[in-house]
Amino acid sequence: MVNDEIAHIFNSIADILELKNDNQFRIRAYRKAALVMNDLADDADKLLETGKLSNIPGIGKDLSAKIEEYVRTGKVSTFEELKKEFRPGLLDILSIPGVGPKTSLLLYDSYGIDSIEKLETYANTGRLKGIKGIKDKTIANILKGIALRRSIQGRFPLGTALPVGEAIMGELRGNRGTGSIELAGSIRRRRETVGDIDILVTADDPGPLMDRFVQLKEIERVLSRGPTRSSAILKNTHMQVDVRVVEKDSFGAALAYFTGSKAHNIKLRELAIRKGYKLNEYGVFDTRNDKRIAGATEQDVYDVLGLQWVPPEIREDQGEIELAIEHRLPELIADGDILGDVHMHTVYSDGDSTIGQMARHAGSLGYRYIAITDHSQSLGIARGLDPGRLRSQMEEIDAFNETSMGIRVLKGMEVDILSDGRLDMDAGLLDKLDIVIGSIHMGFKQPREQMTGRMVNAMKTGLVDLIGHPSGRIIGERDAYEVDWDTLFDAAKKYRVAMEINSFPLRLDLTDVMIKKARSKGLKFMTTTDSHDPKQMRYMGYGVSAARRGWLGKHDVVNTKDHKDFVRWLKGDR
DNA sequence: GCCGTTTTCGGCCCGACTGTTTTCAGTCG
Repeated sequence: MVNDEIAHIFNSIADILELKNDNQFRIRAYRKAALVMNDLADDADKLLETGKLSNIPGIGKDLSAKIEEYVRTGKVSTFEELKKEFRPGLLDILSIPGVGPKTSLLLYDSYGIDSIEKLETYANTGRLKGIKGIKDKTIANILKGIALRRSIQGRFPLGTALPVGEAIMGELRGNRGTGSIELAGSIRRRRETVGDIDILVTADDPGPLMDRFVQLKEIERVLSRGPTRSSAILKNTHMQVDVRVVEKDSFGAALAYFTGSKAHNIKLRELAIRKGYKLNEYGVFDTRNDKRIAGATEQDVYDVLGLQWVPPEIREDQGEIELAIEHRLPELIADGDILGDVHMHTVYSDGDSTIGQMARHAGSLGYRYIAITDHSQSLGIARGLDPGRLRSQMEEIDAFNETSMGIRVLKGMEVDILSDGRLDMDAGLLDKLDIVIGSIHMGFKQPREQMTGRMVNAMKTGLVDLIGHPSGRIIGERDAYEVDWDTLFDAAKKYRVAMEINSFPLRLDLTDVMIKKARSKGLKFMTTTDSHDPKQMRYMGYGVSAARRGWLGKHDVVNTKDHKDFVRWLKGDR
């Protein structure tokens, strides 16, 4: 939380410095620092205690002092001073898409416009026309921007954006003359939320392709339509889609460029300059004669820069470039590596399908085994199982396995970790199960120490194999529990308990950042779907993407083992 | 404001689209 607050302050400082027309590199430093703060695994106050704050790239002496000031006093005096120079509403106006610092200031200087409401009134009543450089189109754009800002509340979950992006790609593929086509941007990097959908395409004749795009039925409004770039807003979600047409010889360079991240790209360009090249979205060029020496594929681009190709999921300037220079990037886990989905629910609790239906569907997806892990009795709302019903379920699974020739079904339970840290099921019965997932579904608001102690207690029992959705966060709905992650991860290491990577698109829990932290402590993971319905098993890819973003290899994830070795691991060979 | 196998000073990524311009500034990604 504290990191988010600091990131927000740094971004606001950058906004104000833009209004002041300050040094652009200073502004960039604040923006970069905001990004860095958002991606940090540890809270700033903790880093401060251990003196590690100034080791973080992008945080120098000055900014670490500002962070320290915020942690100590809850304020950053530089920010407080800067705020006095502008009315707060100016930052709101700056947040309207299409309205930048120059226009914001112009509006304020001309008519004292210092709120979105005021701006809207002036625009609607034609009173902006007197301002130099503002005519009908600009006024219309300002009004569109205001509407857009109101309709778009920030970013969209990957689980919403990715299927939409793939559907639009499918439509564009249908256009005659469409060559290569790929999603770029943060969707391709599989960030948990994305701001917009970027599609990159080669085409013999861009005109008809752009026509087809702007006429798609999913589109509510076209923002721009050029020969190489068009943008539109989709109906319902109000997501923005950008389509860019590039030449074949530039496709790889463009893909790299528009995939980002920005920080990764800047490092690439710096590398290029050092080698006497120039890198842009058209290719890598030799600065002596301006000749293109790479660009058709990403592989070519990375090659001429002397780098190993970097998987999009880890292009975040978090050390991947340094390793790529040495050709020492880790081999990341892939979708096909997962051999069993080991967290799912049936009609016994809050699922909507039978054990057999879940098992058969999993079999059709190519899995070798699954685990049935229904809720325990405290979760009344989910019809959690008491000991008697759990025993019946175990018998049914035994019977299924006797008749089934293919997929194996493991007996399990997602047992609640009660508010005091006890497990919500008899120890004797849990001991008979193949796999026990310990999860928290109540008492979310306990203070950090209590929450951490509760989870550690559960691990101490020796009955729990996996901590389910360890942070409890739900994207856009619920923050993570207050947990001391270092203590939790250290205990998990000690008691040899794995961490779940829950693939449910709104959970993605653990998060990529925490996965990376847990991995650095040597923890093991299981990537699961928590399916309540066979169709939800398709979400596994989201969890695998999170694992890749957390730099996990196949060996870090236990359910990449075959059935025999997976069971052996569960029985204690860890 | 950050950063350093050329540097503790002087660099810091680059181009498309729009609108109002008549050669360009502003905004965005």
